Amino acid sequence: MNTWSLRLLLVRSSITRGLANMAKRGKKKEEEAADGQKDSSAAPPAKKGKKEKEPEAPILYEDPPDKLSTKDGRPANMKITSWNLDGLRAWIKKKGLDWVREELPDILCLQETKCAEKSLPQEITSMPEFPHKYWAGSEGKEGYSGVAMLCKTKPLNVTYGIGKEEHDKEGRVITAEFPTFFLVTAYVPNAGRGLVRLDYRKTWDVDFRGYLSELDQKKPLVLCGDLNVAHQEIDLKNPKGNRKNAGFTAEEREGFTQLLSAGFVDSFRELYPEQENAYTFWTYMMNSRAKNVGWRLDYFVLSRRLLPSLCDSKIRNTAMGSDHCPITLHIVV
Amino acid sequence: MNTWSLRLLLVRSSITRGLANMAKRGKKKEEEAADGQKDSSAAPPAKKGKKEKEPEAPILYEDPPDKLSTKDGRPANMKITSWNLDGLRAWIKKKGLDWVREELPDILCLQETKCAEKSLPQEITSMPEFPHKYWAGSEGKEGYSGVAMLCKTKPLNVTYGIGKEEHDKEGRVITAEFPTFFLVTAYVPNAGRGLVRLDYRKTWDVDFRGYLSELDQKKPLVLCGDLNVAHQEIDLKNPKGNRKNAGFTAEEREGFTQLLSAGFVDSFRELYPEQENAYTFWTYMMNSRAKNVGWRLDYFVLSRRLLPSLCDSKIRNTAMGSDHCPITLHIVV
DNA sequence: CGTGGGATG
DNA sequence: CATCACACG
Repeated sequence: MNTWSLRLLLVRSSITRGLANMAKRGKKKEEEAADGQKDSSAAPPAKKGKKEKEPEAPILYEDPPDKLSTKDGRPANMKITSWNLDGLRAWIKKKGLDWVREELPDILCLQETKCAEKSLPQEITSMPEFPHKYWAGSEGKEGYSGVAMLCKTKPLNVTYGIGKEEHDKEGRVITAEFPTFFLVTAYVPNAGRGLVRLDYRKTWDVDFRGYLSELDQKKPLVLCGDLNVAHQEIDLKNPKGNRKNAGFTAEEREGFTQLLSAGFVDSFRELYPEQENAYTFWTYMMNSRAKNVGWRLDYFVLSRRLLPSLCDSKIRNTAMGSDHCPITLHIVV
Repeated sequence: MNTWSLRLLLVRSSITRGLANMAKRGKKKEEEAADGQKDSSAAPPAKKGKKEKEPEAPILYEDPPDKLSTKDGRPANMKITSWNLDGLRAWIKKKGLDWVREELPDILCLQETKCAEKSLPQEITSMPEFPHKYWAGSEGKEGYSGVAMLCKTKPLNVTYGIGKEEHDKEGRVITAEFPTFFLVTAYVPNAGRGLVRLDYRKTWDVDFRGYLSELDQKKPLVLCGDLNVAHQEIDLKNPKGNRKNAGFTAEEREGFTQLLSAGFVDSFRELYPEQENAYTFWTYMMNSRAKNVGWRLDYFVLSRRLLPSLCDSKIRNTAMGSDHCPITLHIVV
């Protein structure tokens, strides 16, 4: 969509204040605009004689009840939750930890903590539910990126990064080894506004896939986190408008396809192959979450041979505190 | 005070969270510390057997009722209010304009608007009480400095800056000519943490004094605004601790003395020569305003020959919305 | 402690 | 529309 067609759209649809402010700043609305559905809720009474698009009741997604056993009836013995927090400190102020204490997973994986280890709030560093805590922060830029893994039981071993200097300075990956599997949590690099970092992302995708394949040869693995890609059209509300935007370019989608080809499965899509409107991220802009104009960017990806052990892959889209919602995996390990 | 004695002080006095965060960042606490009175309000019950300094009831200042006539009985016909807003947009959100509509001065002078003219909220640009509005913003840095003058009646002429290139890029001075006087509003450059900008301030003081003296030869003038200096010990709570700090260095105080020597008077001090605890600024830190640990940095300075026309010089220290309070002048012009 | 911008998402 | 770091006060 070009600037002019957007401008028309704005004029025609009684823009929201947020969008108006964006427009004022001039650029970078094309990338976001595709996520916004025109919202006439703040519009004056529809003029008679003109076709006005209805406010349209949003199509929500209600995650079904957790299934706690495998197809062949074995009970789940491991519960893993993953959440991109968009800033751990703000998320704590918004009572994110209360939700965690309700969910009570065995392992909690966090992305975009945006917090140096020394600045972590005491509420989380002293959390007795998870005696074993692992933090990775961005080295250069404070308050950027950052992932964490919090565990009830101690892993056999924990490593940081993917073993390539060029990728390992931004606090994006933690790997924990458990007796029967590896758990990898990742915050995959965003391709950026205007796709300025798409090239880097492509090399990341190659190297990260290599890293996972190597691990997978030792033990099966579970990968979770914000993979910063919506794989197929079903995985975001507005595929048409986002083909040129970070998270839905052909390159990023192909990267995910290649990952699956290397012997992994997208657990949610495996269980719910036709499920539409199931998203884990909504831009804060344009009231997208209320309208469920979202993206599925957060995944549990499993070594294919773990599939018989999969019980359920959940999207906790009622949990608030970030622009992402948490996801939870039930599995037998 | 050096770092070590401060550290002791912190340990001994059950620091507040705010101060703790400051300490965490390492430096630049010495400059602020002199403004803080130790606050044990958040402290655990005082340990027996140790001398604990009492929380000490703050010594407040209640501004007396407005005197609306001169000594010789002429009624005031001009009311001018000056306020350092510390960010106009935040100040509007904090209902600063409601206070202005109550006060309803003939002229409203604002400092530290921190807002480019194009970003001004409509609430103030469309304010019918002041049909004549003048704005000066910082050229290079957005959201820095900036002054304004809002008038009920139109001035004969309005100028910006003090006529010296080097001083006139930061939106610090507006001068309005009225039939019988000049009104100058100023946001004088802060000498900065560690006095990094004290040298510049000294040249400013010289040049600004020159500018005012020239004006004063044409018509008497009223200067108002944040002059960023507490003149005498009586003009701040903690003179001892602030001798090396911006706003109370010998150089800045001498600059103000020289200004008065050039034929001007500090209207408030002229009327209330012995009044202690009368301040117009309190740092947001360390709960200083509640404890009235403040500075008098905002002034109405008059050409000496206007003194017979002076009615009152008020400090509106109950008005909230900034770290400065407004001041108001009643005069006959 | 609180305001602004700017980078990033 | 949010997060955070930074500059400035």
